Amino acid sequence: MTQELSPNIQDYLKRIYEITSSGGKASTSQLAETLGISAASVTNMLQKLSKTQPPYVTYQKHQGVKLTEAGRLAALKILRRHRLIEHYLVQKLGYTWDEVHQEAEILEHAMSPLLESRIDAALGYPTVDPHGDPIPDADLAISGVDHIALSRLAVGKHGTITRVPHEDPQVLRYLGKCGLHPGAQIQLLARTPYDQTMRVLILESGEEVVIGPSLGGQIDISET
Amino acid sequence: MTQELSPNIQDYLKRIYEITSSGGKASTSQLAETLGISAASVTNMLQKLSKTQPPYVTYQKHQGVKLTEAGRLAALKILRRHRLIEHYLVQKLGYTWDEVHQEAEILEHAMSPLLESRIDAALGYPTVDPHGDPIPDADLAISGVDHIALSRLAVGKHGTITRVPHEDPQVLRYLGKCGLHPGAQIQLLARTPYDQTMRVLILESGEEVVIGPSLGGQIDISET
DNA sequence: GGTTAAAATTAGTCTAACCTAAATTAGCTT
DNA sequence: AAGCTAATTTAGGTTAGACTAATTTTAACC
Ligand SMILES: [Mn+2]
Ligand SMILES: [Mn+2]
Ligand SMILES: [Mn+2]
Ligand SMILES: [Mn+2]
Repeated sequence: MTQELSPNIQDYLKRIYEITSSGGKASTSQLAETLGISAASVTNMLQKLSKTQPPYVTYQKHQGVKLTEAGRLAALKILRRHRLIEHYLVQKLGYTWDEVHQEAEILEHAMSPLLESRIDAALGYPTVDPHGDPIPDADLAISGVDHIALSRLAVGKHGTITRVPHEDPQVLRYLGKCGLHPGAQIQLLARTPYDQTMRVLILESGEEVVIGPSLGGQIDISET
Repeated sequence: MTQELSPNIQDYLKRIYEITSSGGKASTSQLAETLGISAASVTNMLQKLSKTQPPYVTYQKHQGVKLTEAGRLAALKILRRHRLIEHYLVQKLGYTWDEVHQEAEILEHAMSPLLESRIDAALGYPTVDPHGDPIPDADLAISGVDHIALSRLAVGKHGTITRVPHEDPQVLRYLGKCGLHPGAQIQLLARTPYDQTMRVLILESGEEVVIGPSLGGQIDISET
């Protein structure tokens, strides 16, 4: 447990954390799909991660995995680095928010504790990354924000965007162009019954955007 | 040649460059020693690097290796990243010059072309790293400074330090404490005949330091 | 309760990079 | 010229982490 985990294992644990953070287990096929690795390889790795001392996941055949406490801490450690890097690249090196995820996916594995703390300090100990995701603090405590998916907001209600999906650069460029970034005030104007498409008013610009249900499910709002 | 080389290979090429930059070839045992890898493994890798398309080294059994042009460019690319990172950590994140080599040894492999150019710009396109080593420019052109080793300076002569050894943190902390950094003005007061130990006057502080011949051989001076 | 499709696992390979032990070669000394 | 030693190479093996193909299990449906 003391020695560094391999970059591959770090990515597995991080992904399991992301999949299970809203409850439940991570399945072999979910991991295979999102990590871009064959299901057979994932099974292999999950069995290995469940047999380490201490184990990082609890694994039962055909039942998917959950993180153990050791696994959760390892995942939060790398998640903290990932999000600090994203924030740093935007704040200090002029990156746009669609460029940072890919960079952070690599750099997170090359970051020493010293670099982590220097970057944290240089940013003034930030609590959220450019996409609105919370950054675990140095003790790996993570703030649970209470939010609701845009797709569940009642029609007519006002809200503030707290979080957007962070992986797909195309989506991020689109959202950025619309002004749909964390902190933006919006009002849900309408939701069509048939396909659940939403019309959203962006208060700052007065413009109206159309958001489909799958994207709307990945955007978080705090009601106001 | 287009695809990225592995971190291991990058380190091999960088080390071959460093060893051969003052002419000659790099031997298996030199590489094994300085990379901390067994000689058998080094032989293996050298044979592999000589059989790629294009080859990165010219290898003849028992004769050591030299870099090909492709190998030289690959080495300079990673050396540029290494030195940019070192400079950035010192300038922007408050690192001391003895802490940066180890960090850069890892980060150099995780640096994208975009990050490289952003850091380069943020630093104002620097030409030397914290230890006085030249940073290849974006086209991998590297400036050949004319310098002489401190151990070859004539007694009584004045000079400016241009470069110090960069790997050993202990040595660097000692040099830093003495004020022996690139740019420092010195005068060589004496060299004992028997063991070639040197007495060096640091003009800025007026203090005197004793430098042994092996360290003196790794410190470069431009005569003034 | 049996059929079936999807999901997961097992079995068998592969590559990159390392290792140790054994064999060979180069280069120096007598 | 032969012998010795240090350097190098070869041979054989390991580990991490991936792959494909074949098999097994689950879960849903009739
Ligand atoms: Mn990653
Ligand atoms: Mn993010
Ligand atoms: Mn390196
Ligand atoms: Mn340096």
